[in-house]
Amino acid sequence: MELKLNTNEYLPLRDVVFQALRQAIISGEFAPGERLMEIGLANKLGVSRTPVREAIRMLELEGLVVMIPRKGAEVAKITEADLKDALEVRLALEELSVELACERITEEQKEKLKEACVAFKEAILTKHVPSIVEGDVIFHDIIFEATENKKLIAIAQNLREQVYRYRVEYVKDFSYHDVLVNEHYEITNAILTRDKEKAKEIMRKHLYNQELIVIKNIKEQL
Amino acid sequence: MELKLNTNEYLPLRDVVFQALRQAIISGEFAPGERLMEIGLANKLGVSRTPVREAIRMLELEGLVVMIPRKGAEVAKITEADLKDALEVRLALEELSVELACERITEEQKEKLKEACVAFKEAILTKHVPSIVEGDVIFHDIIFEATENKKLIAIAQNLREQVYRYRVEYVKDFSYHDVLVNEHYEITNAILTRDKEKAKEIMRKHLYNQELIVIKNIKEQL
DNA sequence: ATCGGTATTATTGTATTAAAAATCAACCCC
DNA sequence: GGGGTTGATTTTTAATACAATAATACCGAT
Repeated sequence: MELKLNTNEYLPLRDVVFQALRQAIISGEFAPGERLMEIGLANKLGVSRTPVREAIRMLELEGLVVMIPRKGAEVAKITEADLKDALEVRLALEELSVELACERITEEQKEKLKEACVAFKEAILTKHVPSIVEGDVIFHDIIFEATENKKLIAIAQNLREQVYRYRVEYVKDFSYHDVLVNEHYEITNAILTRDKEKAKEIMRKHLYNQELIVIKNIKEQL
Repeated sequence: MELKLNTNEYLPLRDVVFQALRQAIISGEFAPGERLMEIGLANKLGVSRTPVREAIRMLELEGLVVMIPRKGAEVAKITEADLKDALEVRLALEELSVELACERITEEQKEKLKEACVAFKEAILTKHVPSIVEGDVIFHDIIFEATENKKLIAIAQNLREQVYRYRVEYVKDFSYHDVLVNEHYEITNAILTRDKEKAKEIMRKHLYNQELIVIKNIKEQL
């Protein structure tokens, strides 16, 4: 008998719409500044305006769209200042993360971290940008998971979303690739030996370099 | 001629509802775990269900309510683990804040900080708990403002909201009042002289004490 | 030709209605 | 009396209808 049936692989429509729109924004399908009109989106997605509106409310609070009263929603255009702000906070949170990870990482997570390190090195060798980004994300996510702090994980993921579109740029700068791999290994070793200060120091350097590149690229995009 | 006229002291109903509900939750008017039913809220506030629904979507993303699909919304009940998580992140962000404030604080903000210090001392003397809380919030807000980092300010305020209900408890413990006042003065002095390390150190101590008290009180509330 | 104003249209904001699902209680059958 | 089933009620979910507002196009006058 397999009639336990589908409770609950059920998702409210608003969440489906929310995820679809978020993905579209993050992936650049919707350009920054582009207007998001309810009827159009509703038709495109085959739903009514109500779930679209609710999804937009959520995106608004996530900072991915901005609302202009009686005008509508548009995709948030991130300014250089916004990006600097986000990166500044992110740096602090990643530092906190490695510190907590040093204290709390489990044996299982240690293994995953080592594997992620290797996977990232291999992704770099392929020079395939999406794979590299993916590998980097996984590596950092394992560290976040190791903190056992749900709030921290949620905030960090939100921050990452905000800058995701621009983050890709730094990966394209191949000259830094070896440095990145090395830093990942150094961070991993520091965490495995639970050396907090070392881990924080390398993480700071690791992210600071990236920030410089991202910000440089943003300036050029203006 | 003052005919620049009133665009825009206009707020969509959803935002009015959002703020009303948020205030009600934070102030404890709605207890944790209490169900929030659309019709009831709509009637109470004199609006239709649509803006209520949109407001609930926003509260959901803020973490003040949790949705149970096809069941409805209820006020988030914060667990001890949630609180610890939030306080942990908050500590890191307040540390970042004093550090940035040391770098960026303006002369005008310096004056406001000094005033807030004095005001807090006077609030303590009154032994009037809401005033003390208010004074403390203002003090920390000035530091956040001085960072010039909008993202940081937004995240910090959200975090504060989450724990606000429980934060009051530590203020009721009168034995710590003198310590609190002193720490505010020390933090202020460190910022005024732009002594980053000192400022961070005191802030860490300042918040760590509070955390212990808050967590202790939470445990008793179970 | 351009400025000003009015009318039209497109789009958001709000309310209402209809449908699906969950809860709860009464009821029947065993 | 107990367990399960059915049915009514409540509540969410989604769609649609209506109202208000802002943008735009058009027209006339100067």
